[in-house]
Amino acid sequence: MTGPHQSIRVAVDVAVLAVEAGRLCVLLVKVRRPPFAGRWALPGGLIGQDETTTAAATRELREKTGLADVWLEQLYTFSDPARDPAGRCVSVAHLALVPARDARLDATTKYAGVGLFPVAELPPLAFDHQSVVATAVERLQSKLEYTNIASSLLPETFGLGELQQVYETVLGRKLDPRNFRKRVVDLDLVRPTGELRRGGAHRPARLYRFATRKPVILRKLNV
Amino acid sequence: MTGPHQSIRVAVDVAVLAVEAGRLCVLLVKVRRPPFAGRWALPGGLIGQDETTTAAATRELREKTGLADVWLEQLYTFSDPARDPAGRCVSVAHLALVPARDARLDATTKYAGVGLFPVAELPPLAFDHQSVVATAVERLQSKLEYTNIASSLLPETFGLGELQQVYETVLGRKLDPRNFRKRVVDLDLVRPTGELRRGGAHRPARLYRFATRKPVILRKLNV
DNA sequence: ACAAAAGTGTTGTTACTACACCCATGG
DNA sequence: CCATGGGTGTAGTAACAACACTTTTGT
Repeated sequence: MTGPHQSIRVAVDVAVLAVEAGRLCVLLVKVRRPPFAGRWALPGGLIGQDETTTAAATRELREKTGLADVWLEQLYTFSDPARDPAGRCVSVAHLALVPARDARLDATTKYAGVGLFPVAELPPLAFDHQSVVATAVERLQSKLEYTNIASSLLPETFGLGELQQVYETVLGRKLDPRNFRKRVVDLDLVRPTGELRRGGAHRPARLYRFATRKPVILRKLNV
Repeated sequence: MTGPHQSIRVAVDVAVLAVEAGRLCVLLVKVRRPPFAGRWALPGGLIGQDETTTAAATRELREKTGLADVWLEQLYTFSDPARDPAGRCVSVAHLALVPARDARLDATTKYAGVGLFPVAELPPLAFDHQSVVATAVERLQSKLEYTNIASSLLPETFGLGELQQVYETVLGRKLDPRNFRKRVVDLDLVRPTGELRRGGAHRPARLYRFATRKPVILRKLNV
């Protein structure tokens, strides 16, 4: 309904977040073509003519980084007319979460020009990708508090220490271990597997798994 | 990066919600052109070549319904390739909130083919607008519980009874008046103006206004 | 005087916060 | 035997849920 013909490209970008060694990281790829050649950017690209944005995000992620079967949700649509100097392009940003191990193995080792960067020390990014990362981090922080989304950041089984470290890293503050452990088991977020972790130089940790890895809303609401 | 050239239109749609007479309603406009001529739909249209989606949503809302200066935020981007039978069109849906009075006066009286419909009894809608309305209602319900977003659904001043009715209508359940009143004043969500409402056939209500109408996050988090 | 909405307090229960020490293992 | 991370309980406090009657006005 707005006058003449539109000429707008539609793209997707994916902010893949992972917690590695107590740092919240994002997966970046090196841009090959101008005007941002050489810079780091989120993996992404134009959507196909018969593809939803989520399908395009999944496809781009696999093509550019090898990652598949990851948690992925739509984040926000960025539409500043100046966001791409090469011409008008609206981008539907997505948030993806992976266990740090997967990010390392599948992406950064086998693919050239792919790296995991701490969000606290990002290099200059192409386009408006710095805003996208900021939005992704906010979304993760808020969902961590009322969903079981942390299951996407951890391997199948894990110790409660690892779980707590994920929470502390994402939220950016220390948590009390007694209270933390009480909560996550009382809320039935995680359940013990009965196994112990062998091999550490310390007391072995009991292993846990998430009650479910499907998305779940946890906390009761009020008003 | 996906082969040949894209040909995708980019549109916005706006779900304007209001609470009227204890019912949650959405503003719809009658579609003029095929393939959905005669059906009801959300106000919306193609975005301009140099316009953000939010600017386009604001503009479309004013053009189609006369509403201006309303609370408006991006909701979700709908990209099913089959959502528009007339050809590929990605739509960035927005959520808008207005006091019921404004919806009635500015929109439905002065503009032909505009109506306020209870979301519980919608007529058949064009495109995927039924999903858009459902998404909008969910977003409103969840934000009502931890923000001051209700300020956008009420006039400048109001009685606590009206405020409670807005909450009950949106959330779809009854609330206890003693607890409700305690909360909203203790949390400094609303403050008494000192005025009374004159003219009802009953005991006059003390009037309140929101502590601020700017977006605010209310509840403290935990973990 | 009656109808209709406004307004108000207390109590039991639950959830949260704060806090310090012992345990099991590998080296 | 020591270094390292794993693991545990309690008590004070704050927030929440449940509950019924009186007040003020217009007609």
